[in-house]
Amino acid sequence: MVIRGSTPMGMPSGVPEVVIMRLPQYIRILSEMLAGGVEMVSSQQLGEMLQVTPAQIRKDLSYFGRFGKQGRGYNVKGLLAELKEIMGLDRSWNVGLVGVGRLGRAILSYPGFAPEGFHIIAAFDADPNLVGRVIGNLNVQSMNELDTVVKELDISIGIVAVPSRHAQGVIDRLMDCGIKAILSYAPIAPQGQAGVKIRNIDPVLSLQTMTFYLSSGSAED
Amino acid sequence: MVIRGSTPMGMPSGVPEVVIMRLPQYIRILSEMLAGGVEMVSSQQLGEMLQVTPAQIRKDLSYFGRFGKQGRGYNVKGLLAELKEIMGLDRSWNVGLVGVGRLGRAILSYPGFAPEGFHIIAAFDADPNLVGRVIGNLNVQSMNELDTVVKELDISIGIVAVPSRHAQGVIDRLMDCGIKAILSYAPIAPQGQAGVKIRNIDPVLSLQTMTFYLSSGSAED
DNA sequence: GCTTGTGAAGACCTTCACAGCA
DNA sequence: TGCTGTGAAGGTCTTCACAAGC
Repeated sequence: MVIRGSTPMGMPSGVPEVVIMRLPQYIRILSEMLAGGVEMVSSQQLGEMLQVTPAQIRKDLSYFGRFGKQGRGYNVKGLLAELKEIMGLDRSWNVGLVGVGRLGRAILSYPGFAPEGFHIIAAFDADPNLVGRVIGNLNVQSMNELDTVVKELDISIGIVAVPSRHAQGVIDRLMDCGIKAILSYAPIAPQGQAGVKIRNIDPVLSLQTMTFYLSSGSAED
Repeated sequence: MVIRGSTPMGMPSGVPEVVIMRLPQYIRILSEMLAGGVEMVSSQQLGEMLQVTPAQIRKDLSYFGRFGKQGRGYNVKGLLAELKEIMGLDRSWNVGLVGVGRLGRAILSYPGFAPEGFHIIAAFDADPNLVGRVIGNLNVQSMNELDTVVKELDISIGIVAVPSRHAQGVIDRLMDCGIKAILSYAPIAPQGQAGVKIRNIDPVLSLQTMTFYLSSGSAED
């Protein structure tokens, strides 16, 4: 159901989603290399670090341009900058969190988001006892204020940390506000609208996808 | 059914990994349906709930057997039982946690694992100040005891909740103990051995795979 | 009628292999 | 020499479409 064609702005699309899923991993490795003082890297070397074939890396990059030099490889700093720009990771993103229960608080206190440019700048909860309280430096707001706050603060990403039974409703509310990217921690199969990206964080599901290999005695990788 | 090489026990393997990734989702929906009193379900209905085509569901199931009845669909209870058995989810699994810092404690207090048969029965940490303390009903043990405890308690799954810089080392240690399934919360690209399944929980990476679509103005789903 | 199970077809993604260039 | 970028080939997964059967 993917519509291949041109995109409103001149950006190349029709890039396979699998490619988009890999680029952040390239970015991460390149960042580490840059920090380690590495200047040039070949697709061979990158591939070894990521358990990916060199051809795959070259092909992935070729969707966006020609970043390498024959015989030398890629300039780490340059490629990193290019990839960050392509992925929209050369800027900050404002994030809104829905649900400030135990999980929501853990998310608010997780120090890994901000350094990567993801700033949780608003928190919402349906529980009137929580609304108005300050949690993790944020004033918890009512769900009624969702639409207003999302627009006022230019929030473009939503994180859902509410009980499963409320998750789909919250996701619907977020989409109604024009949110196009949602990270859900609820163990459900979310129904999304076209043009909205939803990713799930679901440790149990992750475990459940491994037990097959444990019980089947399979020798597969 | 394509048999691509036999497995030590009679189990069919050569099942695409994508299929294995989807089955737990089918299981989840079927569980909900069973709880809701639904008796029969068609691939059409299942597909709507999961945003998957009916043909895909039928094909996925056909790797393992013929569970449906023409004209009627699948018996919810029966299919659920079959799928659980196939995936090794009709039993309990013992899990060991490495790292009892903030994240590790959050994992220990997460109530979602046990009901699905994943029991965290041992916790380890490299920090001598933590070893011997009781956290989440578990006596934190030294990394030196890893091998012994894994074997004694029949632990077959490891969860890694240590700082990134130690994650690969911990993963290596777990693999050395014979652990074949690892859930890592560290934001790294883990290097695994053949025959070992590793899944990552990485919210930042998940966010980073969505921003492309936010910034490109793409109309893709 | 309705729905499964499945070969065949098609779409998609990965890998190959080599021309081109530093 | 070494490595990229890329058409072409190959492989894998998805979808189609229909015979079979309730």
